[in-house]
Parts: sequence; C-alpha cells; structure tokens
Amino acid sequence: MKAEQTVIPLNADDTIGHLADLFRLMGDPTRLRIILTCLDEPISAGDIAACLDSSPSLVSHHLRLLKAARVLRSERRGKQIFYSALDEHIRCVIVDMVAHIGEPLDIEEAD
Amino acid sequence: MKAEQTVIPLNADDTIGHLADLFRLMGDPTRLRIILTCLDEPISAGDIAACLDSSPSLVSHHLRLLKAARVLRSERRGKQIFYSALDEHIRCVIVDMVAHIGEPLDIEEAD
DNA sequence: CATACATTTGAATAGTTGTTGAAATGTTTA
DNA sequence: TAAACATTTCAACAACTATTCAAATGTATG
Repeated sequence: MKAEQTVIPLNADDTIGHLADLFRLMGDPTRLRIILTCLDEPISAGDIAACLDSSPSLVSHHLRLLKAARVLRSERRGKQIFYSALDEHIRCVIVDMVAHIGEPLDIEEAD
Repeated sequence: MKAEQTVIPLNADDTIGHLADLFRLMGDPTRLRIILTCLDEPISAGDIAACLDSSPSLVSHHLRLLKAARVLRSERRGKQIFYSALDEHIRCVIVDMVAHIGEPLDIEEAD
C-alpha cells in the first residue's frame, strides 16, 4: 500500500481534459508531421504543405487547431505566416515517446 | 540556415504512424485516466472501473487497446487481472506535457 | 458440479473528425 | 488600384470511435 506520488490527481478533470486534448492533437499523423516540421525552425504554411505533400487547405485547418491549443505559434512575415513550436516541451514529449517505442519487448510477455 | 537535428525523419511513415497511434490512445480522457491509474502500481480491472466510476465493460474495451499498443501490461492474480504501465516512459511523456501546459503565456502573443 | 465473481466480447448507435474543393480574406508589388 | 501570391474559411461527406447493454468466457469456492 505504498503511496507513490501521482503525476496528476485523478479528479482534476479540467487538467486531464486539457492533457487529453493535446495528446489527441498529436494523435493524427498529418498533424504530427506538421509539428515535427515546426520543431527545428519557423516555417511558412506553404512550405509545410510542400514538405508534407498536402494541400494548403488541409494544413491550414490543422495549423489552426495546433495554434489554438498553443502547440504552435505563428508570426507573419510579409505575405507568409511562419509557424514554430511554442516551447521545447513538445519536443521532449516526442523524444520520450520514441524511447517508449524503442523499449525492448518483455520476454515473459504473458496473457 | 542552421540544421538542428530533427527528432524523427519526416519520411519515416511507419514510425510516425506508430507514434500517432500512441498519442491518439492517450488523447481520450477516459483512457488517459486509466493510464494514470496504472502508473503507480498494478491495479485490477474492476478497481480501475471503480476509481473512474465507469462500467467494467467500457474499461475493458480501453484496456484491450492500451495493452495491444504496449502502453499497459497485464498479469493475472486469481480471478482478477492487474494492469500496470509497461515502462516509465509513459510517465515521462505525461510529465513533459504537464510542463507544457504550465508554460507561461507569451506577452507578445501576436496574430 | 454448480454458484458467484471478474473480466471480456459482440453488436449497435450517436457523436466526432479528417479530408476535400471552392470561395473568400489578407498582403505585397506593378 | 488591379493583379498575383499566401493563407484561411466554408460546407459537406466519409470514416472512425467512444459508449452502452446484453451475452459469453474464464476462474475460484462451496
């Protein structure tokens, strides 16, 4: 009955909802690619679409969601609008998840 | 034109798909609560349902998905089946995301 | 073996969501 | 101001998904 510290109190509905929103946004392959594209340096909406070989319309839809959730930020430069990650935590989240994927399969995988 | 290292190559479709799957699973509030419940110590399916005030059926459906994605592992003890996080990375991912939420709003929030 | 308990499975439904193509908005340059 | 470029918005559809309830499976105990 050891009481380890929990990451989040289970009754913090608003926090959990907020977290779930962010994870759900990263749970779409197209959006995840958009985020990855914005991790290194600011990049214009059009260039993101070109990188992903997607339509500007589709990318814009996703950019709106990602910006509203404060995953990305936007900055206008002339005709173009550049997007970049709002902070470094998103990168950490992805790096951790990659590490999880790399975790070796358990030999005693029962049931 | 500094070339920072990217977390994942953008053309690694299978890896990105795998990542997106995991994030999508964490993107549902009910599933996220289930994961949080399993972070500290193994807990039976029934106790999880009781903690979340959800039906055993609903919890079981989600447990199946989380186990298939190797987020959780299961272990039978008598009549009950105990679930726990497969490794510590999931906790890290959540901690990082909580830090992201806590990130202060930018004063110069333009556009 | 039969009962009670714990968990899973199946089918069905309502709600959500990613994608598309066309039209509209905003910005610069000739 | 008009034309060209960049991005966004709108409406609509197809596909997916979380939830529910009933039935089935598996496990221990009398």
